[in-house]
Amino acid sequence: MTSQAALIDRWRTLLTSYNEVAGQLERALQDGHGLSLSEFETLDRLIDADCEKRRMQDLAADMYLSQSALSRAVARLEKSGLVHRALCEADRRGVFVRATEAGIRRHAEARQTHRAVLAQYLPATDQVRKR
Amino acid sequence: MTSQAALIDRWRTLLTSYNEVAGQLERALQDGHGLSLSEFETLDRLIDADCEKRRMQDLAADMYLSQSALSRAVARLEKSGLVHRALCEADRRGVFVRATEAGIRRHAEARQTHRAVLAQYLPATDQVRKR
DNA sequence: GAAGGCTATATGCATGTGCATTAGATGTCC
DNA sequence: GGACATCTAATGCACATGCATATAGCCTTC
Repeated sequence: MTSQAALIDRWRTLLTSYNEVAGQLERALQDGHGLSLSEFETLDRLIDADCEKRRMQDLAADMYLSQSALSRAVARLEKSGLVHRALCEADRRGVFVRATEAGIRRHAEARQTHRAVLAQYLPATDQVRKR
Repeated sequence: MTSQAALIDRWRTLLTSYNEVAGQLERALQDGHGLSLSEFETLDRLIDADCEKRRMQDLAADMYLSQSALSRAVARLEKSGLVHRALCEADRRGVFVRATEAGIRRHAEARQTHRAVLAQYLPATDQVRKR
């Protein structure tokens, strides 16, 4: 039974930490760079990979968003000129997504904010562990 | 710089874990008991405290929801007959929230599902730590 | 090579969220 | 005691999300 209580405790910690940090990130990225958290994280995944362009599929694979949410996040990024979508010639169902110059710049700026917020609000692992 | 990388790593782990677990909880609670995650967590906070009734304020204090989101969650719970709202006589700006019999029963049932899902999907602290 | 099944992305729709504001109650200062 | 700041909760609004479905391309089987 104690393990049950510990489980719940871990869950509440996760819930609280996540909402706190995500909320702060959301506000800071929006105010400072006009990016939602999902948009930033999408850009981040896109740029992390060496390859300049990735298919929606690949992007979705290491993201937390549903397929539809990702589709719309990319649509918003494209509308803002931060990303470019191109048909994949080999398989025309696929879509390649690539960060534009503007996207790369915006990401570089936003990354500073992202890190600063994490440094301030992301609880250390120790804290998480000990509660 | 390594600490920077570790920070990001922790964040991504948090992001992924949260979305995985929250998603599973949401579906399981909705399918099995007609409760959203927020509704369950609200009920849970309400019943955890020994006192049968709590003010919105107090509830809000240890929850992750915004004031407006909590207000609406309680409204939905009331509409479902799981909770009852009553004016606070001492300070008529305040509102007392109390779980009804039905609410207590529903919570007891849902709690089983909640725990089961956590046991299955909530990564152990060790895993979180080691990545 | 036509049919049917599968895969990759986009979109209609219902819903939950946060922010800003509103409505109502309390308290304070003169 | 009247004006004004403060506090509590509810609500209008814009928007991101997930689910189900639509659309379009590919692939296998006959």
